Amino acid sequence: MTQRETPLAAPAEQGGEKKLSRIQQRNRTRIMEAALDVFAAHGFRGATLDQIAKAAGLSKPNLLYYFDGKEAIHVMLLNRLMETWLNPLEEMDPNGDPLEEVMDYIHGKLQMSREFPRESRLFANEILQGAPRMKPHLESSLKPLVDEKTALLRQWMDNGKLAAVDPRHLLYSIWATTQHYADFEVQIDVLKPDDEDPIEGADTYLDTLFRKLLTP
Amino acid sequence: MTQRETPLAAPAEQGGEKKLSRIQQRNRTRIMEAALDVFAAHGFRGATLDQIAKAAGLSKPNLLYYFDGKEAIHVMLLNRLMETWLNPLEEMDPNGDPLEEVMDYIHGKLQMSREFPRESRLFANEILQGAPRMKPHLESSLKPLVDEKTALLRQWMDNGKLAAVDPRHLLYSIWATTQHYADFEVQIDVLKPDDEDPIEGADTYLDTLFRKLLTP
DNA sequence: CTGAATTTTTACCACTTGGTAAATTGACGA
DNA sequence: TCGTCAATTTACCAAGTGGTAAAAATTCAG
Repeated sequence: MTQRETPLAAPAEQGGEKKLSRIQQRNRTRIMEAALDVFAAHGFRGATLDQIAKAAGLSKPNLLYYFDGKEAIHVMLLNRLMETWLNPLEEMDPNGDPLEEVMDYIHGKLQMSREFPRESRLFANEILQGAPRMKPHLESSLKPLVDEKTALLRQWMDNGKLAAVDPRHLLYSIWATTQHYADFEVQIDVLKPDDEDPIEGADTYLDTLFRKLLTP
Repeated sequence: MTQRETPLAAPAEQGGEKKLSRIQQRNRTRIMEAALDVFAAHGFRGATLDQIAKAAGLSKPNLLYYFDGKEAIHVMLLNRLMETWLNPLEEMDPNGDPLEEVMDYIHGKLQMSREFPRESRLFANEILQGAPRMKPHLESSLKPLVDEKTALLRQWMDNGKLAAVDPRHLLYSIWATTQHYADFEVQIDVLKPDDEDPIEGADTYLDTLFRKLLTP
């Protein structure tokens, strides 16, 4: 089961520390991979350093040679994640066709649920627990971006390019419906009658849902 | 399966229940309340018996006098939750007006996010971690109900009472959008510009969203 | 009131967990 | 080849965890 390469693969570029040996590169990457697996599956407190170390093929003290502690690993994963997560929304282009821009965003978001379910669950876990390690990041990164894009959406609506709805709730519903396929995967697997990929059907369903909503 | 625990705070629908002293009633209820708080906020592994005991105003050994262990408390909470959770869907009436039945379901679901956010988060936590203690329950309770109601929805669609969409994905999107307001509450609080209740706006937004989708 | 049953507390314990100190091995350029 | 620094292992701990035994306190029927 080869896991897809994630954007988390590259190690941190902490100011100044650029010189990383090949061993450092390799092991840090392996640790981040393993930690993503374990944190996504069990949450922060549910994950143990032993699990992560084992999954990374290292001893626990060896793991702690590379990172300052459990929390440091988690924080680094979350920071990495935010870039990837915000990217599709950032790319919503004020000069593009409004409806198609939103639909592209939706399909992109859904695609991320399929490609990066662990990242989605990592995020969901963190938010569910009250975002103890990410709230500042949300305020500083997510909020400004959302404010900007809701303004853009409202403008499109004012110009009659999109049906008028609350832009904030529109975003919520896009996030909710797309991430649901990653975060509640177990439930969906229980309920699905056939063996086909649920996200396949989701793609056409969500297209209909939001197109009907937003077509002026 | 050795013991059959008594449901406590929840109305005892099962027959053959033993009489519980007033002290038992009171303390079991308090424990369940406290446990719901703690499990919803921290997940199963993140919660500790000490936290629960403290929140319930009891000592840890005293708490364990009433329940067989941490897992037993968690399982009981989940079982009680399932009834509440499935109830609105069960009430979707084959003899009612199709569109209004679905819309009632949506509004009811949203109302539950507002009234029982802890229950929603308890459920979300369990599913996110792979539903280790609830998968059987999902198969035995949720799946049959969903199969029944998707059949009903499909029938309504075939009769032209509802626009034709995938009924399963319709349910997913209803769950996702409504529960989102409880499960991602922290995020929504960060993003909301004013002090008004986000669920207020959600109510009209979701009404528009699903009405546009389903109106034939 | 009184004695038995119920409830609560006190004092533990075995195990897990995140983390550390120091000794040991490995890599690699001069 | 050697010396040095990077990488890894070994042997630990202190705190926290779920859980238990048994004594102490409380409740309550008769």
